Amino acid sequence: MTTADLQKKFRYHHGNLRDALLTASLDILAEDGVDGLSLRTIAKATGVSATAPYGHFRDKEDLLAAVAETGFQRLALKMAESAAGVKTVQEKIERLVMGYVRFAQENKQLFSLMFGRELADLKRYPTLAMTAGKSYALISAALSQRTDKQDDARFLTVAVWSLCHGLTTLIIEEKLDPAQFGDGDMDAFIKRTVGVFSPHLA
Amino acid sequence: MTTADLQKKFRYHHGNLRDALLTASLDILAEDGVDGLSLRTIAKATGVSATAPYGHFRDKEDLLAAVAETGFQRLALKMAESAAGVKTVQEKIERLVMGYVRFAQENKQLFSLMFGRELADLKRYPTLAMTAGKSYALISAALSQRTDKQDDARFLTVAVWSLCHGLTTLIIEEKLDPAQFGDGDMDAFIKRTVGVFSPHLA
DNA sequence: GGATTCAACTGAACGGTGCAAAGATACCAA
DNA sequence: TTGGTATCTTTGCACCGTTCAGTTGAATCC
Repeated sequence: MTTADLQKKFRYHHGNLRDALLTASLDILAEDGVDGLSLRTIAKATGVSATAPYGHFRDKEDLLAAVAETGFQRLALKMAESAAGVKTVQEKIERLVMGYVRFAQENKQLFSLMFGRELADLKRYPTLAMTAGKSYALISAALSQRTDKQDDARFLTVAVWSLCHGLTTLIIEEKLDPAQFGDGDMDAFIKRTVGVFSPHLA
Repeated sequence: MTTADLQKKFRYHHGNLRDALLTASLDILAEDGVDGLSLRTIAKATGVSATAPYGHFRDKEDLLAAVAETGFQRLALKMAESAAGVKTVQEKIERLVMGYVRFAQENKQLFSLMFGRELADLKRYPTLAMTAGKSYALISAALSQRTDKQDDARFLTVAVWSLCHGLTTLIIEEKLDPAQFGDGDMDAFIKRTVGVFSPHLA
């Protein structure tokens, strides 16, 4: 029993290599960015030969998709946490966007992988697409809380989502003039920016 | 005269290699995407040895930055053309966003390079950053046309810019539910989405 | 309990990449 | 004509993703 378990722990016959590769990938990603994330590096960090991953993933893109999927799960979680216990639609949207931005800031490299070119064709990864859709659903659900003006809810959702993602991109890539940024209070800045939607969230 | 010019045309001693590399890059980029854009491919397409580019660019990133810069010039041009002769602020913003989206659609790969990870640190390329800023300036200028409520113009600019870029990303990466998309009339769709700003553009 | 089977993993190799260093070449100035 | 110099070529290195023919080791059957 003990020997078998120890073997399972340190040698990867049967079972846990796939997970081990994913957690190693997340570590390397946070450390060295997407560029440092090579199959060889991942394999070495996991203590396994360079081609071992091919037993569990069709190719590198497939592995990256799995990594990105855990990223999308965490993103949706962060957003939900950030907006928990909030009543008004206005505030809910604010909090969701804050969660989005904060996740991106705390997981820059992962975020960059999730929305980068390496996973361009989401159609190849249906589960990934579904998981990614959860964040969108949070915003959509919050907006559907408004009962009136249901006809343009679609456009409003697209607008909020676009602004949310675009703003996040601007922030984490530091493409925002510090002058525009206000006085460093990120939450206030986001709140103020999201505030442009207030006429629609009454 | 003729011989010298012909030599200049087919052999790249003195002068035009740099430009030839850039135009070749744009061709390959449009054809095979960013992934197909290797120094060796570019060099071969230009009829030159694999390491010849290093005489004109510090490294690959440097070359890509130059390519991206022409992209940003064209983007700003497209936006300006799209908004030419328009009077109201509302309509001007609509047209600028339309130009932005259409440029991205017509130059998917180039757009992807311009905002991709390969040119992450814009600080390394001051001229690139400046050129990239022109598009932003167009939006900013259009908004400053409103005389009242000047104090929150900053936030409005950030919001419009965020939405513009985010919406474009959603569209060209096809992350938009066709249902949300309306009936295929892209301009109408954009107009309607940008319409969320109308309370601020009176 | 010993042979067999089969998935999991290894090792070597292939074509491709960006890039550094050293050699060749063509133009320009003296 | 003769250097000198910027321009381009050759060679080579380390790394990459991926394929394929082995090797290993744990479970299954006799």
